[in-house]
Amino acid sequence: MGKAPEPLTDREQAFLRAFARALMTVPRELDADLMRGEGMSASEYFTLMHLSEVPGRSLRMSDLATAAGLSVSGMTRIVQRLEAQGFVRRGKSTCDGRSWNAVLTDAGFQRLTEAWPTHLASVRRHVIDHLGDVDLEAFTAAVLQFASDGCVIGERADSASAG
Amino acid sequence: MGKAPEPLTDREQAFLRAFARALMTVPRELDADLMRGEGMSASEYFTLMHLSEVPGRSLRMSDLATAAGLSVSGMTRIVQRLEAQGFVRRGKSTCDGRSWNAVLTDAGFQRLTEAWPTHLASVRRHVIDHLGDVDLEAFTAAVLQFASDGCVIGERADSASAG
DNA sequence: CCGTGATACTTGACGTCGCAAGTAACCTGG
DNA sequence: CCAGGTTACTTGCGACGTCAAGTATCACGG
Repeated sequence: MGKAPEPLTDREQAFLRAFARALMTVPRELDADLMRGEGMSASEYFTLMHLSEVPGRSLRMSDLATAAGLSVSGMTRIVQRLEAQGFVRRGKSTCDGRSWNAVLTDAGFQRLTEAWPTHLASVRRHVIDHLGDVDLEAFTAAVLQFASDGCVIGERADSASAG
Repeated sequence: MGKAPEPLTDREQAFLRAFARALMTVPRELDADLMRGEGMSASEYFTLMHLSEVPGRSLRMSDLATAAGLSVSGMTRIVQRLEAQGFVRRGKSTCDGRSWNAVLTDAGFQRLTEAWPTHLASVRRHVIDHLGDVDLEAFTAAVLQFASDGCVIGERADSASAG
């Protein structure tokens, strides 16, 4: 990581400043809304969300961590909490004894369904409502590339998972 | 925070997914780069940065916290760390005995100057380089509004500050 | 001048997350 | 079949940031 001679244009700097601010505040607001309204952290919500969107509602721990953008150990703790609440069940993978699948339970799906409106409202209020007339396609394409150091998600757990 | 009937368009959902991911990963990457390259956390870097950009290089604790998007107590800890390293000095405000000003020292300014290229390179790599052909003006204007719950920064410390 | 309430910061207790080390399971070569 | 290396997850530890409570200062009313 050598010296970077090019010192950013004014436009880039202005954007960066705004983006840095959003990076600090948005997650906190989203998390706070979810916590106040549903007693659930954003990490937990996103974990349930990712599980709900996958065939079999089942994902390997590491894939789940990758999907949620957390470390594997962080995901371990979250799943422990969710399991204690009965929202997630864990089963050994049938094809790889090292792997554990996190499986969304009916109660977990129910919980997600309940929490969804709160999160939706929060997201609208803090983000969507401020999009104005930006080109969403271009915006999305750009943001998708941010901090992309070889993060390919794709993988999915084998649908079977022993109790 | 009642029910939100409108369930987001596909475009909005795709954007949100990308943005949520960036929200999780970008700060971590930026922080990690800064830590690896300079042994300094992003919070510390931004604190020094905000101080360096203000007349007198001096800011009240609470204004500094607001500027950096952290809680006041969080800023207390950061300034404690920076002070221990000699990058920041603290002085009682001359006009309000309750207020403390954080003042950037020459060593602190020097440190910021050293760390700057590392951070710049990191920011380029993780964000700027991926902007493609988005309309930066519109993008900035939108992002600037995210999570804006009455956050006006403006305030500045009185330039005097007793040793 | 002094009491009451508000304001500015600090400190203590707590929760979360990441890294590094540890354990278990897989897999390849002999 | 088993030794050695790799992979998947969990646990110990430390760093960081928030909330709540505590301390010092200010500002207003009597």
